[in-house]
Amino acid sequence: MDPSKRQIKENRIIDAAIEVIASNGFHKAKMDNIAKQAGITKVTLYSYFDSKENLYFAIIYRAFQALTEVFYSTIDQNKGVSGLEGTKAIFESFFSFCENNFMYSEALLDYFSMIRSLSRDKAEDVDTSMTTQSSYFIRIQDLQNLPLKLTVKEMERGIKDGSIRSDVDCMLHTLQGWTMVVGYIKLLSASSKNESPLLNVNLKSLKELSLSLSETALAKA
Amino acid sequence: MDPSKRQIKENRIIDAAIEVIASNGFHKAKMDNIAKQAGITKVTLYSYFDSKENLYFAIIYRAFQALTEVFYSTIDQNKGVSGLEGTKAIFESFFSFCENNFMYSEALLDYFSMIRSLSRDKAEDVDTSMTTQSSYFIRIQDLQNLPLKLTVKEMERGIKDGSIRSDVDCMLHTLQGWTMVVGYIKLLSASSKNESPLLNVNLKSLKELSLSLSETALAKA
Amino acid sequence: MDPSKRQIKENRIIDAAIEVIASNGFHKAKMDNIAKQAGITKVTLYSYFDSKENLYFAIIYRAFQALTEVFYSTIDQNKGVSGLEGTKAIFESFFSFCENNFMYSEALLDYFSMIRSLSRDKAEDVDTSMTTQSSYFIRIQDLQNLPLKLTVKEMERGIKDGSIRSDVDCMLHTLQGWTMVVGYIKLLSASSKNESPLLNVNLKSLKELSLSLSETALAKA
Amino acid sequence: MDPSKRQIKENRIIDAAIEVIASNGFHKAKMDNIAKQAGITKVTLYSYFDSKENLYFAIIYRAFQALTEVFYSTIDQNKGVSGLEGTKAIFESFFSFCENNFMYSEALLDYFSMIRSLSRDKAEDVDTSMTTQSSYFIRIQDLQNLPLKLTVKEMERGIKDGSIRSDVDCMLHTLQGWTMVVGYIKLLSASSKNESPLLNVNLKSLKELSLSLSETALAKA
DNA sequence: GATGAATGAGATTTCATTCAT
DNA sequence: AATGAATGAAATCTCATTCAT
Repeated sequence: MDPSKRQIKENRIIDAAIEVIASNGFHKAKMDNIAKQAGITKVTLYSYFDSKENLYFAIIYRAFQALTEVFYSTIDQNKGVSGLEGTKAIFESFFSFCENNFMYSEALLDYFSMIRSLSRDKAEDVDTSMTTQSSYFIRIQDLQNLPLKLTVKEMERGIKDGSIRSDVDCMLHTLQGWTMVVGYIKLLSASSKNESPLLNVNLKSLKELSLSLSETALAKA
Repeated sequence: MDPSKRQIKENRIIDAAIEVIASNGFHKAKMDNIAKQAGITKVTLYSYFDSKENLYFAIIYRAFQALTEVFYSTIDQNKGVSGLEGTKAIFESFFSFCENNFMYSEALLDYFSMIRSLSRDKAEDVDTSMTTQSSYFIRIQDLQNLPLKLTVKEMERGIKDGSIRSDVDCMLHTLQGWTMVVGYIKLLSASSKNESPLLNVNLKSLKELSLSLSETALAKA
Repeated sequence: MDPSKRQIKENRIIDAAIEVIASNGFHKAKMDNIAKQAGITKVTLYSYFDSKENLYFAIIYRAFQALTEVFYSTIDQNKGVSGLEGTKAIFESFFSFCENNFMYSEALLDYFSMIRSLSRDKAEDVDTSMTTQSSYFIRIQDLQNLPLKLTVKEMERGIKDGSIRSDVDCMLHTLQGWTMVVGYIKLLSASSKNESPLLNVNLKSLKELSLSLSETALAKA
Repeated sequence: MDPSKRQIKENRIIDAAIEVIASNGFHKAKMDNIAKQAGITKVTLYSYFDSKENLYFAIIYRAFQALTEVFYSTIDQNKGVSGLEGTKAIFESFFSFCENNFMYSEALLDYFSMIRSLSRDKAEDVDTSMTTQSSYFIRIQDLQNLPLKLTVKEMERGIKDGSIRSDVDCMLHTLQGWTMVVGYIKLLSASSKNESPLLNVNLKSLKELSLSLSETALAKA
């Protein structure tokens, strides 16, 4: 098939999968339903994605893509301001991204769990080729560090323009920011529909606290 | 059966489950393997745990117990020092706990995914009673907020003894600390067996950075 | 399970399979229907028989068993008469067996086709272990020549008692008889429900002609 | 397309199908492989043959054609000798034909299975028109009895010229001869790659025995 | 007429969970 | 309470056949 057509259809399938998975979660989503939602047969579905797992990798890839785009656009919109402001803007975008694309942020988290199981398989010499051959899995490999790198670059710009302390280890601080976002998603996901009593803390304040901690850490004294 | 004997066996099963789940994660673990590892049959396994999920709840409960104990003991060992120091010590313990009990920290995270899935089911009118009536699930409910509360209390002590700024929202800062730990676990799990190039950051420095951010946020100017 | 109980159930499944296959033929029979007919699930069916093919081997085995029993009983009933008469009786029984157990005779024919495909697989170094490991397949190997041997023995008795010519090559004549029966089944199967015009020959006369040819070949001049 | 070109291509496809089917039998042959072997796509294959079955009918038709030709040529070469000799020659040719064209003889046998299956379908009110309207199926109808008729005619010549007993039922004896050949093919196919111990009988002697039985039955005392 | 993609039916597998003894 | 067998739901695969272009 014309590669671009195939791509279009593949995307339609991923759209369908996202809809189904978004409402039921990955484990409860049925391939049958995804196929139905995409208006195709299960067999066709399998001709596009070797397995449910690989289909999920495609979604995860989209999540990384979307996140990356958000990062790029944030950077673009903050060319005029200081690197510190730009860095803060990136983290703010990241937080918003997670809030507005809950399914994607969940996918991002699941990704970490999945590579964790994968690696164990590898350790036990089980055949993981099926999974690791997934083109999307490979593409994720290429993409996963890009958001981090973009953040690092923005921080470095901040160092240059004097808005960020020169002794800041950009990679380290980027990762630290990332842990805060990741932890935030987790809390978000757990609390979004949960009546857990203690979590009556306004998540917005939590986000702001995290952002201000970052700023404090980066900004000149 | 003699209740205490049952308890012993139950614990043995949980031990077995931990071993099996530790190597491939919850979803890839098979009840068959767990039973085998425990030296019993699957049906016996089911006579102890209604479902795979409930078995995992037992593990999660253990994780919460272990974490709580660590918190208590940390608090105990830091009676003499300031509340700020005590708080820092708690977070340090938390980080160490995760590093040393990776499976437990994973279980803690999975717990959040599970209650999220539960709430989804509830929204869809699926019968969740089986799960929510699970004795371990109930026990977790009672325990889940304790570590948070203990941290809050320690922070409050810090406010009283003047080591922590009086305008600190203890619950908020506790949660913020928690997000950093949670994000840290995620990175930990993802990086442990992943050859991702950027993650050549020493995880120890990451932990220390997080701790120092917390301290800065709490300590008097 | 108690081996005998398993055997009983296995036999019930084979009974069900025979019913389904008898009315639709092997290729059109669905595993689903066989399972339903046996009052079990498909999975259970598969726990008894690795594949549809192996299930068919079980039926073929039964066919060989039934045929062997018929041969034994025929021999038993013809102890008093000459070897020639006994031999004729065996062939007569064979013919009747095919007429009365059409499904079995078809299975016998299919067996030859199946081992033919099997052997090609082997030649091409494809993994045939699945098929050849079938316990029924192995059992058939042990049984398949017994009817031939019994016929040979009866012929030899005929040579000894003087009713059969002493220069007869028993194995050869047995096989020759077998070819006539096999050919007869084929015609039977093709004609039974077919309105083929030329086959207005009475199949009974055909059988008698074959028998008389055999007798002529064996009997003393 | 130019009809003759179509015919050529059709034949090429049949050649390819024969190669593929020869190695594993009809049921294990894949349309995919046949298409590949013919150097065309599956859809093109289907534009030539409505179904796998119909493709096989084309092969079967070829088998009947080839067999018929052999019969004609045998008859032609035996004009000068007696009808009995001619009849024997026909059966001899038939045996040789099977040995030399194993795939064809198998196809001939399969044909009987197929028409049996068809008649079953008809009984169950399944629509069989697709098959029965297949041009090759129709052509086979016209041809299938010709070899038998030729044999009958040759026998009748034998009766006239006095070489065959006048009380011989030619149709019946022809069919009887046919059963022997059919049985022979079956044994041939089963033994060719089978390590069955008893089948150490020289198949050539078997053929000769069958022929001599026929001769005895036909020849004047 | 030819092509790649899709379909539908059925075989087979996996696994959590339940049943019968 | 313990066991082997069975269930049901879903994943996955295979292949003849059909569709859209």
